[in-house]
Amino acid sequence: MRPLFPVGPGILRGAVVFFKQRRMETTVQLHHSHPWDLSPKEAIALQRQLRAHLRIEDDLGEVRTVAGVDVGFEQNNTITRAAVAVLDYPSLQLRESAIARQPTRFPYIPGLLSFREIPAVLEALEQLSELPDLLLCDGQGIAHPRRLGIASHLGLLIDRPTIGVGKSRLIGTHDEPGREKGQWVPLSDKGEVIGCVLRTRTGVKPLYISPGHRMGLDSAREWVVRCLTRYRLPETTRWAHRLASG
DNA sequence: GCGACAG
DNA sequence: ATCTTGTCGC
Repeated sequence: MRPLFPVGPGILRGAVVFFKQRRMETTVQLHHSHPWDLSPKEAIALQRQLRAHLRIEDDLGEVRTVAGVDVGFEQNNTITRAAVAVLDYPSLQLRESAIARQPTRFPYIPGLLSFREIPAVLEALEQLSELPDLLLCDGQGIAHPRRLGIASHLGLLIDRPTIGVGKSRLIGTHDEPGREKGQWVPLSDKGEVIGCVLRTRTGVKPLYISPGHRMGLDSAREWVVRCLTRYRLPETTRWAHRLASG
């Protein structure tokens, strides 16, 4: 049944259509016009359905471009600003970027972050000449209560390999990773490993890495390491953050 | 009921 | 996330 989300001219059209279909299947009756105008309850129901389509195994072709996604807010959170930075791999040099602004239409609720940030991210992605081969997202992948963090949700919508790179923990338990760069420990929840806690630079607070979509646990960590240079955050995220701020 | 809680 | 300068430490 693959691909679930055909990406054609108008790069993300398939993804948006899919979302609308899921929403209609998930809810009894709605009178909203915007596809992302969901209630928290509906959002949770949608996550439970989408989760079944996740593939947490490596499914990447040759990686020539790696992107970082960053979202920020302006005007007292009324405006959502998304930035995407596409880097060439393995040079990690900026290749292309895009920024999109939209009125914020969903509150920040732990566990439902994707519903607040993804709409703007999709608009930014549509401005790219082509989708990147791999995307690193701020936040969690499957290290989520329903195993559908923002990285997983986005990966599913655009049918691309994604990795969740969180600066703090949402769920899961773990030991303290070694102090040296590259050291890591597994992140577990309810008896299953859902990611890892990785020291991306000696002596700094570790990052929470988890597969988003089309990506295995070990690969997720390895790809993040490959995108690191001398800072705590991978170059992808640093570029996206830089472009979004100024 | 209480505490935790990505960005 | 955002409000914000200097400052402590490797």
